[in-house]
This record gives sequence, structure tokens and C-alpha cells, in this order.
Amino acid sequence: MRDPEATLRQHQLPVTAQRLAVLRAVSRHPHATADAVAESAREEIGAISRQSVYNVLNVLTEKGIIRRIQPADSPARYEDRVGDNHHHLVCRACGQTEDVCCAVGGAPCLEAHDDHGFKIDEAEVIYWGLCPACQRAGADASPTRPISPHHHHD
Amino acid sequence: MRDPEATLRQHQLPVTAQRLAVLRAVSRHPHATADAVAESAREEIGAISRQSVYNVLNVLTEKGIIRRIQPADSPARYEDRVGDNHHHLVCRACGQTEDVCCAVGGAPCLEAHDDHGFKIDEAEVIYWGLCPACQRAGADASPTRPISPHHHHD
DNA sequence: CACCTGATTTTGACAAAGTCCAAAACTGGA
DNA sequence: TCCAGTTTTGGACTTTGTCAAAATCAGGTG
Repeated sequence: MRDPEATLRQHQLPVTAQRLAVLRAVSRHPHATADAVAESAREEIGAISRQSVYNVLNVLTEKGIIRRIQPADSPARYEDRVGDNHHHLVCRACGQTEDVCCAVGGAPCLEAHDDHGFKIDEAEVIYWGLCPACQRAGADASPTRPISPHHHHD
Repeated sequence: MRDPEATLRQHQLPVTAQRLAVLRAVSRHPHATADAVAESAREEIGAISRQSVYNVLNVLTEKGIIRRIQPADSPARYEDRVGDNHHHLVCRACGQTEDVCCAVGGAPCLEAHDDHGFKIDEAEVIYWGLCPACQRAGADASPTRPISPHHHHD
């Protein structure tokens, strides 16, 4: 993100320490959860309430300054990169999330065979799989189902 | 679903009234939430605990007898139709969910541009939009943001 | 530069969706 | 029929997020 402060002003949002800290946290840690954003923001400004983190994330999302993604079995995650309708690749075991270029063009990037009369505005794609670290962890571990989540930075 | 009882036996699951009721409920109401499944099951057998509904939905999902889908801002939904990797069309306002044929073939039906070293096993697609009823409701109502959810059967 | 006024932040209660656990009831084979 | 192992149940608990009221702050005005 070029200039968080200017971004806020452009959207008629009063500039506060909390908003700057949250915006920068999302910028620094793409796909972070609200909790992780809060932690990161606290490192920067010392303290911020949980509610404020949600307030800020919500208003930034509404204004289109950040984007919220909500994969199954994961709390919401937030990212800086907006306006290019890219997709995501998510690790089933640890939740690690990566960006994937949109296969086609702008949203909706896919056509539904039958739209059932709906007015479709977006085709969301999530690729599910195992990240490199969890593939290794799964290979080492017993071959039974639950693969122990492996922690990453971000 | 042809024969719920046989299906359970085929998967080495002891046949209980609760399992049959839940399985039939999912069959009758595709895309129902756990809560809706519980209600429907209670109509059939009188009573079933919340925990049992979750227990049953979880085993059936693990065994691949039913499929769980978890769109953003919605509790998990369950469906009968498995093994054909179809996708979904979800109404942003009321949550109504429809099946959409997979654009391509079997899973993963799309190739990611860059797999980041992940072992991808599925490409999940959700088409977001407004169902016919909510389009009308939105047109009638004031043009401001939140479109009042409109209730459907199923 | 001090002062309003409405927006933002905080605190704490609350809600929805699920899971964990131990006790009671039941299924299916002997 | 009886037994052992599975299921079901009820209740507490967790996680993620929202609501509401009071306190504080940002930014324009005089």
C-alpha cells in the first residue's frame, strides 16, 4: 500500500492511529486473520481493542480498500490486493493461503452453465490442497487422516 | 438417495433412527443447514439432540456419503449429491443455494496458473449473486445497501 | 488556538455455530 | 439373551464476531 493516510482521506475516513495501524498490518501480512491483524497492530501502536479492529476491517472492506476472504474452516482473512479479482489457494491442513491469478479476466470470470435466474456478480474460486510443508509433514507422519497443522509465518 | 439404510450398512455404520432421519433430511432438503436438518429430522422421529445431528453429519461427510459446503456468512450446508464435483450459486441476500454443473470435468476442474508447490485436489467455485426474489425485493425497496433477506422454502 | 459536534474507540455483554466430555442408552454379534 | 463397543444425550465450553452505551478523539469553526 502506497500511502495509508492518503488512502483513508481519499475515502473520507478520518485518520486515526487505529485505522493506520490496521491498514498497515493488513498490508504487511496478506491473508492475516482479524486476530493476527490485532496482534500486528498492537506491536505498532501498543494497544487497540478487539472491537476497533473489527470496526476498521469492516469499514475498509465496505469501502473496497481491502478485501475479505472466508474459506471454509477458517476465520475471515484480509488482504490489501483489491480490484484484480484474483483467486486463492488454501492448504487444507494449516490454512496457508496464496494468491492465484484469475484464469480469465475481470469478475465474473466464469460463466455458470445455468444461472437459475440469478444476477451473478462474481465467481469465487478456491483451490484446495496441501502446502509443501504439510505434504512433508503428512509423508513423515502416520498415513492416517488428520494431518497435524504445521505453522507458518503469515 | 435410493436406500439410506443400505447406504449406512455399506459404509459399516450401525443403523440408528437418528442416522436414518438425518440422512433422509439431507436428501429431502438439499443445501439445508445443520439446524434445518435437525428440525426436519425431529419431524420424522420426534426428537434428536443437537450433538447427534452434528455427529451424524460429520461421519456421513467423512465417509463421503454427503457433502458439506461452507459459503461465507452462512452456516455449513449439506447435500446429498456427491461424486460429480458440481459447484454452487449462492444468493448474497437470502442465502438460497443452487447447483451448477461443473464447467469442466472431474476435480480439480480448473488449473491454477501457479500452484506454489501445493498438491491441489479440488477447485471450488461459488457464483455469487442475487436470486430472482431478492432482485425484486431490492428493486422495490429503497436503493440503499442492505437488501432485506427474503425467505424461501429450502 | 480553543471549542464544538459528530464520528470513532472502548468496554463488556451477547449471539451463532460448533466442539468436548462423561454418563446413559442402544446396536449387532455371540 | 447378554455383552462389548458404539451412539446418543445434555451441558459446559470455545471461537468468531456483533450490539450498545459511555468515553474519547478528529477536524472544521470562530
